[in-house]
Amino acid sequence: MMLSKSCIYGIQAAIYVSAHDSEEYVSISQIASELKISFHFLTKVLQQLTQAGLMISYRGPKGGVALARAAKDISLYDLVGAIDSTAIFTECLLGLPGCGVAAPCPAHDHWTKIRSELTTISRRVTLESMGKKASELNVRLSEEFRYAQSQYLDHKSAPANGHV
Amino acid sequence: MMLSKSCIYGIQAAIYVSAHDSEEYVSISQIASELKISFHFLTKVLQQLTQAGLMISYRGPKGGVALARAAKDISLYDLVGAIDSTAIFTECLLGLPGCGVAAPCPAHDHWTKIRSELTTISRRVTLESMGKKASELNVRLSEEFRYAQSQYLDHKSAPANGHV
DNA sequence: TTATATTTGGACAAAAGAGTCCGAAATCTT
DNA sequence: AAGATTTCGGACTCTTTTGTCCAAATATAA
Repeated sequence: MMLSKSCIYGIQAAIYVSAHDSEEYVSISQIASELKISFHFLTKVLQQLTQAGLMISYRGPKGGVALARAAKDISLYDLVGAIDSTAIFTECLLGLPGCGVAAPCPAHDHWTKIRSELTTISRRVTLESMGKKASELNVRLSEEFRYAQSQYLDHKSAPANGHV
Repeated sequence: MMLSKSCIYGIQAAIYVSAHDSEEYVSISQIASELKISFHFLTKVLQQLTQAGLMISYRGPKGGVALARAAKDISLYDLVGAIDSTAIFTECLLGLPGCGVAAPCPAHDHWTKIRSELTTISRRVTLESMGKKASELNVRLSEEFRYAQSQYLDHKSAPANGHV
């Protein structure tokens, strides 16, 4: 798998948060419920994002998480780096420890090219660009995702939210 | 990690085999010893490659494995597909099940581009091209790899090989 | 102050990946 | 035919990832 489950959950949650009013905290239980991710597991993933300084959290009623900076300033690269690691952007394909310019591994040249493109694009794709695409199309999230959303709204009616 | 350990071992072993005289089988214990991979583990990985039809195996003295077809006709794509899966070449970045043209996920466009490039290059890079690069440079394998090689030669002197 | 909501962080359980071991089957050599 | 070599395939262990649960800390509301 390209990215770990933790990482995918973290990205999805970050997109979800960025799509919300930045004036309020979004509770982790709400995110988990709508995205159909285990609440307790998501809790740990989001702790990684707050510890990495990408999100801020607030305890107690009306607490939750929020983006630490503007959505346009949080890239896919940041998220992946905070949860998995930046190894995917820097490591040799074959995992050979000494691989480099002096002693390139057999797939070195080709992989270097793909990797740098991967890095460039990951840095360019931000929560804002992903969120924008989402609201424009209104279908950006998979069937399952949307189903989860409707389920949630049925259950809980509009949650009373305060402000930061 | 981009590729599983099994996959990396399989690719390394395949490169090793392709660098040998195609008239003889290479024993798995020899490969494992030179590449410093657990023999028993490599055994299973290479079974996957033979079951996928990329290699052929032969039991008994002077047995081992050999490429099932010419090195130029076995690509990185084949190897990865046989051991990990082709999911990396086809799947959505965020792992959303319904992701596609009708309901693209937020990172869809960008990822599609990288993915198709990854696929193209993986199909184009073959055991031959990787092996060629290796013998040209004579440094293609990492320090560790070469160290393992010298260790092996010290220990065992030239192994007596028969022919297929 | 008391009750409630929410994140934090540690402990634990389950599943998957990585690695080890051993007996059986196939094949060569003597 | 007997013994040695080598792959095959199953069982097992160890580690990492994924997922669950609970008590403690923090904050709001009544």
